[in-house]
Amino acid sequence: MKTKKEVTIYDIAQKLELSSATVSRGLQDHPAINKNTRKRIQETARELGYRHNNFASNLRKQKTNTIGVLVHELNSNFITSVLAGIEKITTEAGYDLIIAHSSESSVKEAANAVNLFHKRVDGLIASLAFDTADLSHFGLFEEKGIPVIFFDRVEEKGESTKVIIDNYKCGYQATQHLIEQGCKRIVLVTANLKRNVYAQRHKGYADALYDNNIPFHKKYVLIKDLSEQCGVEAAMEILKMNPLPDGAFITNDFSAAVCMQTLKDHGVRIPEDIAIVGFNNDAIGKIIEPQLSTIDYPGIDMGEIAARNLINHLKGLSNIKHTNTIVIRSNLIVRESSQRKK
Amino acid sequence: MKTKKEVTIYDIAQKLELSSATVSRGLQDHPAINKNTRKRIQETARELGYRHNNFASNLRKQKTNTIGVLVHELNSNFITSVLAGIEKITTEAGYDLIIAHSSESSVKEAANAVNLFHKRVDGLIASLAFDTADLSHFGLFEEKGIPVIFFDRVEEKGESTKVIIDNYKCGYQATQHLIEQGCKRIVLVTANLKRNVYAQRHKGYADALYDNNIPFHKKYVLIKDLSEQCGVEAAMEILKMNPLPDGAFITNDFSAAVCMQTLKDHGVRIPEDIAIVGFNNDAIGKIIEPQLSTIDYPGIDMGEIAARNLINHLKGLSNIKHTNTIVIRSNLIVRESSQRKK
DNA sequence: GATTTTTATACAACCGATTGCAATATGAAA
DNA sequence: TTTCATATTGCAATCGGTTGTATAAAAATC
Repeated sequence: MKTKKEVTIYDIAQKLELSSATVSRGLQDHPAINKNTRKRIQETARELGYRHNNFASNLRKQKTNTIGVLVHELNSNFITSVLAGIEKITTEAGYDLIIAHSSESSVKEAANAVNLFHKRVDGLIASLAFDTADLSHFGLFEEKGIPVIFFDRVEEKGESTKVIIDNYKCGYQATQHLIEQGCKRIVLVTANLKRNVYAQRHKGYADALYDNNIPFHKKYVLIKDLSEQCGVEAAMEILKMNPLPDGAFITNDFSAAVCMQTLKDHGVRIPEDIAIVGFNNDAIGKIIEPQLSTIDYPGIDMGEIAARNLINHLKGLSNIKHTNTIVIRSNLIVRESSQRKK
Repeated sequence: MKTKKEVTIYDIAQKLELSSATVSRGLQDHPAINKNTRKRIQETARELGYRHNNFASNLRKQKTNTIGVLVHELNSNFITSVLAGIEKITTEAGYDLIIAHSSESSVKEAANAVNLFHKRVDGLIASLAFDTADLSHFGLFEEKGIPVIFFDRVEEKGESTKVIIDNYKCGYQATQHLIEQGCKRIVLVTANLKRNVYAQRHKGYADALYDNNIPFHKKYVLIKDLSEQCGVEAAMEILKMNPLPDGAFITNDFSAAVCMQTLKDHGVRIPEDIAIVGFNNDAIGKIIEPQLSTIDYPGIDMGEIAARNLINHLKGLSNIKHTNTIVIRSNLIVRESSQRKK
């Protein structure tokens, strides 16, 4: 446990007979310092095993070099990809990450926001919980001028910057596809319509029906929580319907997989009896049988774009106040679960 | 962008006509400070909107209050659970987390270790990459007396503290179960045998065969990377074997699912022709058909235990040097994919 | 009433890097 | 040779808590 003393810029300064100011600047390649001196400083630093002290630096600079990430859950493929994208960019830019998840509770989300605020993150990237309606817990950031970027689950009304996909288009496409496969009684399994992503998908669904002269029935819209259990529940409700629906758009692949499984257990043939489209292009979709049609959207790009915008803003290269909404590409992948016409 | 001035202990001190030292102690409920004064200090702090400055504090205390977590990947259910467990405990104890993943590359793992070292984490929780053989990149931590706890993927020889499951027992149990179902030609699909978890599972497999007088054949052991692709490859290799194997123990549920899928596509009946057991009890196992038998082990407990031990050590409540190995419970879950006898 | 002990608070150094401004040196232009 | 611009480097304050030690006041002991 012989904790060796840490090497500081003062040690380097002493060894080279320079001032600590020069060493500090030299380590950052400050142009005011002679090129040769800079080299000597950096060499000596390496030699002595110097490591930069973020705390001293942050304290002085009044910046934390840390970005907070606030997500609803960590357990989906999609979120993991987004995080990977964020991490890639922030790491390159030398920022640290603090990741917090709210377990789909807006109360916990608010607590996490406050917590990250106290940790003094330089910026925040967030995706809202199902039921977050009021963004007041982000007001703290606003007040202090700390930039916040939302992705995927956002508040549409707000003027904050957001990175999203065109959920309306996705909903429309999925529904249109089912209609083209001959479906007339299409169930929509989705979550809280107050959340933008579900509201938009719902709107796309409804409009596609309308454009094809198919009546919209409220009973075909099942609002769930998109959990494992919900897949079973949705299936049971579908089975009780008479006549049986012939199509289902389930806005989450995992739930869709469970639902499909349950329907099959009850003798329903997929896609002959009911054609199914999921959402997210989770790896699971290719493993189950039949393989699941779904909407693909690139989490990693979403993460990268959100992070890049935030960092450019922090570096003063751009201003997110000028960019309101960034829309990422997305598209329908047709697999067996919905393909009735070759 | 009216960045209001931050409130410091000096502001509180001034308002209450106390010294900053007293305020600092008061905020931490230091017993030397009069109870009444403490209350006044804390009230004023709240009133003024004071937030503690970690950087100043860390700088002075020479502690970061941060724990590093180094994992091979973020994409599995298991790892996510472990992280949830770690997060729960560390958050309770007021520690921050920095999470780094090595993408199964020991080179990147080493780079991450160095990085976390420079970030001055107070402690480290790590699970090794497939091919990490030499732990020298953890030497930095050792030298500085920074505690490191390994979990799941560990180096058995090392004297560092580890939290693991009994992989030998699991391998034995799974194999024994397949034998009891009448399997005689059992394939093992696993990863790099240099990594403890796979070595032990392999040993359990081999011993179970031996104890049941079933010859061990090297050709039945397929070393893969447990990716999606590997499931397909394994299936193709199995299909080429003559006679066809009648059982498979695949040490990862996702790979097992893909493998099973591929086998089914080629007309193999599960479990009638080949009985299959996976590993990890991933959610996927209950969705696929037939449902997958697997080994369940509680990631969340592993995370909690690792974190708790580390924190107790940091707080001086215990010393991890005294605890070498902690073994978590695990057990076989039998589902349809391996059940041939009623 | 004098002395010791306890309680409560203040003083001041410290953690390590950053940065505006001053100072010095060097070289070029006048 | 003097003057001015430019290139380098140093000075010293600053960021905001923490903590060992000193001090003062109050309480307890003899």
